Amino acid sequence: MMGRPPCCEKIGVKKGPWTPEEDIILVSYIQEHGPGNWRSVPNRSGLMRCSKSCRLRWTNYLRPGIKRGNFNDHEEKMIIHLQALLGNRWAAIASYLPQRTDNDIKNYWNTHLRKKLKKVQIQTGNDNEKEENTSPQVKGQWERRLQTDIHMAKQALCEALSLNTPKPILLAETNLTTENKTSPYASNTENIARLLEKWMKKPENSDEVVTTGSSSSEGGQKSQAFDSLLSFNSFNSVSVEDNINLTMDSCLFQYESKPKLDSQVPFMFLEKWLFDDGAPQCNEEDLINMSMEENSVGLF
DNA sequence: AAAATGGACAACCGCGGTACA
DNA sequence: ATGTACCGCGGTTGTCCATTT
Repeated sequence: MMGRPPCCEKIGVKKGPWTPEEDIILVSYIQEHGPGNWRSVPNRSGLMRCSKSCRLRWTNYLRPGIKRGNFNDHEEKMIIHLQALLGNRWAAIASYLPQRTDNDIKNYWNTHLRKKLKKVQIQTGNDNEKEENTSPQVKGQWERRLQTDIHMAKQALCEALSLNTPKPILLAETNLTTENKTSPYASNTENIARLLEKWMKKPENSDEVVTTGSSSSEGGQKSQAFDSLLSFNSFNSVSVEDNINLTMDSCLFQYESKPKLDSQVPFMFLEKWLFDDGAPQCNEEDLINMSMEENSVGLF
């Protein structure tokens, strides 16, 4: 036989929202075996999910280091700025916001920021659809953009030739003083606890969600699960899950929260290139206008 | 009060690059 | 060298909930 063995049977694979029980199973499994090798996760953990779904659940919601909830002003500005620089490369943008997932940023952009920027666009009368590339301001921004692209290409070339290997500067990390002083990252304990709070609000829906799973009539088991989850949530008693997750937080995933930081182009560099050339003192409005321009131009 | 509509977000889908046998 | 599956990414869809009609 050529190639790899088949990943997972497509029959009986559950889809849709994850239940806390599934989350616990997945987290427990990863605590024991570590992340990765997703192909074997469904079979070995007993989850009726495809490997892809398990990986997605882990990377977007369960892994430690994820902050959820409202984006603060700084994060918002970062996203606007980075989107203008990088386009819809959400994974690249997320690498500058270590606590946020690309999916989260993408959703936030699509649901909040796009509209917000459009509003500002209308208010400032800077509507590109009407005055496409005609204003001197836009033209200047175009030039700046081109300049930036040239610089980026240069930088990439330098890095490829190992002439210059600057260390990434994480603005997000330098601004952590505003929140979570002791621990910049939310632990996966907290992530699951938060999910459970949500779950507790509408527990009656849980079984309906299960389409192909085997837990349609497991009231006793479920309530037991809830008991342990509650104690897990409250931190008042040391449950199995507590041990599992606290252990995970403390040792297993220190290295795992955001991969690929080493390979990215330093944000400060990009920022410097951009503003050094055309606009030495660029204010926030400039950034917003610039990002709007980027949206309509679609350079990337 | 009920139906319709829209917003927010979690999850899925499909694709391209890569690793493996 | 080649075929197959994995992985990561961005786009899209589905579902829940709040608001409006």
